[in-house]
Amino acid sequence: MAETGTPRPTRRRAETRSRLLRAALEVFSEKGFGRTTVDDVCARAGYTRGAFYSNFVSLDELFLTVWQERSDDFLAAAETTVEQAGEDPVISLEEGIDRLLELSVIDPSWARIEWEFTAHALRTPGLREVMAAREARISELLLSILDRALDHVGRRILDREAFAAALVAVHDGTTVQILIEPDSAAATRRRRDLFLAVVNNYTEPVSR
Amino acid sequence: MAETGTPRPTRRRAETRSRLLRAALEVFSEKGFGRTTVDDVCARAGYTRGAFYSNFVSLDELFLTVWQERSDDFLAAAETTVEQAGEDPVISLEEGIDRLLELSVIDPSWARIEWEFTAHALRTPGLREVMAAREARISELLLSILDRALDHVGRRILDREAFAAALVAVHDGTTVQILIEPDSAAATRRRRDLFLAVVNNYTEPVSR
DNA sequence: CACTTTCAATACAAATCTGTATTCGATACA
DNA sequence: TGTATCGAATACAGATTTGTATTGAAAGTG
Repeated sequence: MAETGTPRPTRRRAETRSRLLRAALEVFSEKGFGRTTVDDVCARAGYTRGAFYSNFVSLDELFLTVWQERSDDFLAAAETTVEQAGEDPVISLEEGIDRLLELSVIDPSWARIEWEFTAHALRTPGLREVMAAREARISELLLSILDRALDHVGRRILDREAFAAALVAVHDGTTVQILIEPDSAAATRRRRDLFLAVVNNYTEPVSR
Repeated sequence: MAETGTPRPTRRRAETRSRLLRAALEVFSEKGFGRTTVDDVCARAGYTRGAFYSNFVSLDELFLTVWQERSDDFLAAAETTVEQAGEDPVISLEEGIDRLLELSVIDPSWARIEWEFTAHALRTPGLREVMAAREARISELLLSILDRALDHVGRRILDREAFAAALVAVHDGTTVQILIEPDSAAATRRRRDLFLAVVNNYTEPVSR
């Protein structure tokens, strides 16, 4: 919950932290966030629990760290995708959506973990707010990227807040469906269509 | 997971089961599904663990029983709402959506529990399939109700499968947002708008 | 009322996880 | 290289949960 008092990032500490983070991701994937214990993570990383408590306050804090990294990576990838698309003058809306969706769908393992953590956060006092704040920040960044992306296809957003919220909702809702019904190409297709519908409804063509 | 061998529903057993179910709902609400123990439920209901194991195989089975009941209730309520609307000749699409949404939004406590159980089911082998099957059955029933509802407002569904999936996705996705950001009238309004957009995109007006 | 069946109560038998305090080898630095 | 700091390893001190087997009191039953 509370961040650690940011200990100095010495060489040794950085190594330990990064190993713990990687180990945690593995264990979360295998056992789920809720069933992962501090010791699981340490054992996987080759440390004892002492190392953990000397680097993180709790598994919650560790998760938030991982989440931060992943969000950054995703946004960076989205930005790159949009920039590349900018060089391609004849890109359709459908194609653009597909390209962006490819970036986020890939990891069902992580999707499950996020779902679990959300469930946890909804019951943990300070945590709900932290989640809300981070999601808001991510939405903001995403919107600025989408502005440019939509510009390529000649559209612009009507109500930014509403658009961002709708995208997140559709993203979350369809992700579970794909998790529940894996290997269903239909689910993936429907997801694409739903995103398309949302974009059409929350943006308008701009004449040039 | 596996249902109990359906013991004869004697008067005594029925009483015990129903008390356990009610107690479970309370405890799930307070502690969350994942952190509820068999003993919590029994203590709340005024029994010992023996009573539980003599009526259910596991908490999973108990949850599924509760879920079944709630789904039935929801669908029945939806049906009633639609029938009542049928007597009102001048109902708008917006109003119809609002009326139906009122039925499902009301219970954030249950929404959280469902979310938690879904997280659990996604990692529990046989359970994922059970969830998928039940959701499919619910979707089917819901569609038949929506057929009639849409008829009142002069529309009809284009692709039934896709429409049902989109509704469920939007329902799930917006529900979390409301949970994360409680007391946000904005979130509720946006939810309504998104549903409206989906209905408009997945149905078409029918001339009469 | 016997007499049978049912079912909740007990007894039984284990297996972990958390967080803090202390310690001593490993670094960093001058 | 000597010395101070840092940080991971240990030691410590508790608190619960699960599922099965057995059993005796309460319902059923005729």
